[in-house]
Amino acid sequence: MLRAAVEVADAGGLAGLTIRSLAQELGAKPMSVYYHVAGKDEILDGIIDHVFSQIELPSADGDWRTELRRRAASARDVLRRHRWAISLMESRTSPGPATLRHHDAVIATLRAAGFSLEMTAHAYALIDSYIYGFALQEAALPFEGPDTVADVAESIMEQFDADAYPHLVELATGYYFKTSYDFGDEFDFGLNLILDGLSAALPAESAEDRESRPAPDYRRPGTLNP
Amino acid sequence: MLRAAVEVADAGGLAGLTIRSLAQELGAKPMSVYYHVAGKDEILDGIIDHVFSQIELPSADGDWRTELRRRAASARDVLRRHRWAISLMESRTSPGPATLRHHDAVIATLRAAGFSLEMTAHAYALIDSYIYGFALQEAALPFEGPDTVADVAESIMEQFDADAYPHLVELATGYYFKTSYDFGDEFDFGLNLILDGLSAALPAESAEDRESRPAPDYRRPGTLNP
DNA sequence: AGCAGTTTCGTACAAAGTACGATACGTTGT
DNA sequence: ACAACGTATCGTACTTTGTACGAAACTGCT
Repeated sequence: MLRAAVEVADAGGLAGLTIRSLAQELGAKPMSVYYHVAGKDEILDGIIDHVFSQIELPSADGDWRTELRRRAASARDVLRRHRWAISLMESRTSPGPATLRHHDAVIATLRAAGFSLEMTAHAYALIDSYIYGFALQEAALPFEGPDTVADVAESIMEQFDADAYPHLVELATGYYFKTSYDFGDEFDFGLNLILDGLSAALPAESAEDRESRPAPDYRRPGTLNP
Repeated sequence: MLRAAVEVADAGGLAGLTIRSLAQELGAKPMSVYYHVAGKDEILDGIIDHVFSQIELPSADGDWRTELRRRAASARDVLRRHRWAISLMESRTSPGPATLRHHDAVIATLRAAGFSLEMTAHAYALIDSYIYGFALQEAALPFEGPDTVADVAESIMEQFDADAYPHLVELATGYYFKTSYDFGDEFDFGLNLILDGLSAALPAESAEDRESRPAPDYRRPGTLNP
């Protein structure tokens, strides 16, 4: 049921998910849907929780940076496969069991890493803001792969006076169009910066731990996908 | 025209913004609207750009951290006043002039700060992901002020087995419910961490500049709103 | 067979976007 | 003054949406 709803949404976007289209996907008539759910809102709540259930949970046992990186990558991946989920998150306010379970696992990982309650709240807000915001921007990109970046930008620039946005043009022509730029590659940079910053907030990291990890040198180019 | 559309959306959400409600706000009949715009999509594109125009632009002249902080605070403020704008950003893919102008100003500030083209792209993706993601989470909060946090959490917990989410409960009871927790206060913490991390990526920051700014100590509590 | 609970569906209505064409209004040339 | 024309408004009506209401079909059990 929810699976079918997710499939319809994946195929035709949120606007394509109607009671009628869902019924057709299920091989039934529209009003039959209403025996199983109270209304469309319940469907929306359901598919959001279904999406959350697809995100890999971090383990509190492993290295916290590795675990949080893994769940961040998984979350981004899931949100990329279900773009419509991002805008739904804003309007749905009653979290489902999978959503709560997910939150619990992340908090557990942060606590096991040694963060205080206060710092856990800070870290969680920061990390999830980044993940969701990145997914939001990725979903807003008018292109799919790294192939048509230039085309889209060109069509945009044609409509306006390119001279009015010199720095935007410089960045586009001087970097985005060079080689095969993929916005998705930006994800790791920001996530690493955030995790490094959070490491500094750990109260009791031993000296050996700190030394075993070389200081990040963001000045060195080409370190996005080592 | 766009102003009226924004007002209607502010009052009744995106769902409340219909051609008919907009016409009523304007003191006209529904079909009169169609003389001025091609369709509802054009209205949506228009109000998104209108929202962007309300965000304060950073100046390339001032201190880049101060400027970016100011524009981040302004962006968050604007997105808080117009919650519906966040989900619109995902679907609208043709940026308006105010949007492009905004992007240009931010890029200019980063470039003036000394960031390379590559690092500017990284920094911009990171900062905006954080801002949008934070706004998205803020919009998803089921409460308005810091007063009803406990109430909402309680009603959620009642529906499920509280024992199933021990860490979530610990964080809620041990921190969120203590004092008057305000999620909005988390914003500064993350933004500062990000800006500090980006500072480390500046290639040519002079020694004096670095020394004039004390090293951040995230371990010290209560430094969110100095 | 008969009955109760479960599941499906046919009909119908309200609200949404908007196509189409008619109407009214302001300006201009004569 | 008056006709003509571009600008702006609106009335009607069609389509698509969610869903209320009640009838119909099906299922399992005695």
